[in-house]
Amino acid sequence: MANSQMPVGSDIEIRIERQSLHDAILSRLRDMIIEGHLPPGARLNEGHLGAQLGVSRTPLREAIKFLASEGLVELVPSRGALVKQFGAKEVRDMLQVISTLEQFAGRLACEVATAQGIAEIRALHDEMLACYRRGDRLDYYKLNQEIHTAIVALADNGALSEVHARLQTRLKRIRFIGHEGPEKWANAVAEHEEMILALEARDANRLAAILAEHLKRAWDRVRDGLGG
Amino acid sequence: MANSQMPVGSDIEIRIERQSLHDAILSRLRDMIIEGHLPPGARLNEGHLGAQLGVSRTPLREAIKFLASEGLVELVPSRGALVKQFGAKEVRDMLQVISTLEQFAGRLACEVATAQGIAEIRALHDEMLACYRRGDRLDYYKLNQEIHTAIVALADNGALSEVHARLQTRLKRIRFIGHEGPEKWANAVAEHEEMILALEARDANRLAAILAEHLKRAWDRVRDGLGG
DNA sequence: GTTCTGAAGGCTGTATACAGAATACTTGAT
DNA sequence: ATCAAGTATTCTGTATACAGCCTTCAGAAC
Repeated sequence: MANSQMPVGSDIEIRIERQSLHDAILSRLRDMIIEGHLPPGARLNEGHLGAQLGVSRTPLREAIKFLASEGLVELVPSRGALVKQFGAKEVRDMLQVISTLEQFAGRLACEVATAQGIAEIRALHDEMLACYRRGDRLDYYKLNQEIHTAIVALADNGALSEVHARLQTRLKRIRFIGHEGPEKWANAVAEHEEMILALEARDANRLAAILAEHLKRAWDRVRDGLGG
Repeated sequence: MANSQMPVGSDIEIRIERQSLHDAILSRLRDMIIEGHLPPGARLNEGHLGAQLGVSRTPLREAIKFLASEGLVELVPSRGALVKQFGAKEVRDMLQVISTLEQFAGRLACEVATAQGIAEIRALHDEMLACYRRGDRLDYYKLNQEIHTAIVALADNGALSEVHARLQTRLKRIRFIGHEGPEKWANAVAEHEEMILALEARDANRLAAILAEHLKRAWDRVRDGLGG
């Protein structure tokens, strides 16, 4: 029991070097949750996780507390932390709030965005289109999220970006699962195209309407995936 | 089946005492920050704070990490935690987001709220009026916040409530300072009255408009206080 | 007088140790 | 065979210990 000093195969210690250990553990845990390596409802065993990551329990526990405040993890007294699981209603709730936030962000963005900022989003969009054409779902999703995040960032409202990012993080795991068929995927891409056009025209009402519709369809897709 | 498991003594005392240390420290720190006992920009000395609260550094640090994720505290590598300070823009940003969220909540509430839920808000409002009449600013503010929180709760959207609460917590410290004159106070009370009426009539558009106006005036009051 | 350097002290970051609770397991009884 | 009770083990919660970094202050050089 006493000679388990050396942790085995911890790929984290190489990457840490610069980033504070706290942040490194945080990213790692987030990834593990999002990618489903730590499934919803799973218990986070501190000893086990610590050994796996090559860190002691102290900084690990601090990272877990951080994630708990972030809403990715649930703290149960005397029983540690569980990966939070979301039901259909909770997912719908989150998407509704995200939709509200993005509509607001879109309106603000049409007012205050710089031409360069809009151009950068167009660039992301083009990149995403390339992923779509070559059927690269993973990078497509990543860029999709980046675009939504970037639109929110254009609004130049720190609180808005932060709150949006928090909700989006929680949904990453869900959307990760959602695989829609080719025709729905094409629709989503078309919506994105309209979105960019509205932004470039700085048409706030149209952009807000498209964003609302886009998020509504996202919910439909997720709901189908959750069977309800 | 298990009477012998329940502690027989005063379970209230035990429960309060048994509130996990984590939560206890958390509440304590939040209060200290909100009430200005830990002023913005102040450094949180772990040894000192731990001694003051009568706990060791370990759970204290965990609570600090939690607050960091909550946005009340800022983590500086190798230098510990500072109480986050907000400039005028950041406050405006937060109020804009809160306004957006409350408008959405108001619309939802008009749809899904139960008559009982609305009645409870009316009760809170009456109580707040009593505070206003007797010039009890502290309890007035508390009930004011409670009413806004309750309206959001009526919308029955967990993510919405949570995000709203998070932003509201950060502003507590700011609003705590804001002391407006008698006429502005009277206006705020009048707005609240209209708000309740719109809710009781389930007039979503009117409620949203009033909430938007109410939050806009809140910003005006705060801005005056910050000299911007 | 000013500035650079170095040592000392304090504080944070991480690890380890210990105590209490929860869970799992074993054993005995019905 | 099933259930219950008691024990053993595992795991969390908290405290303490130690190492490294940051800050500060004193002293020397310019």
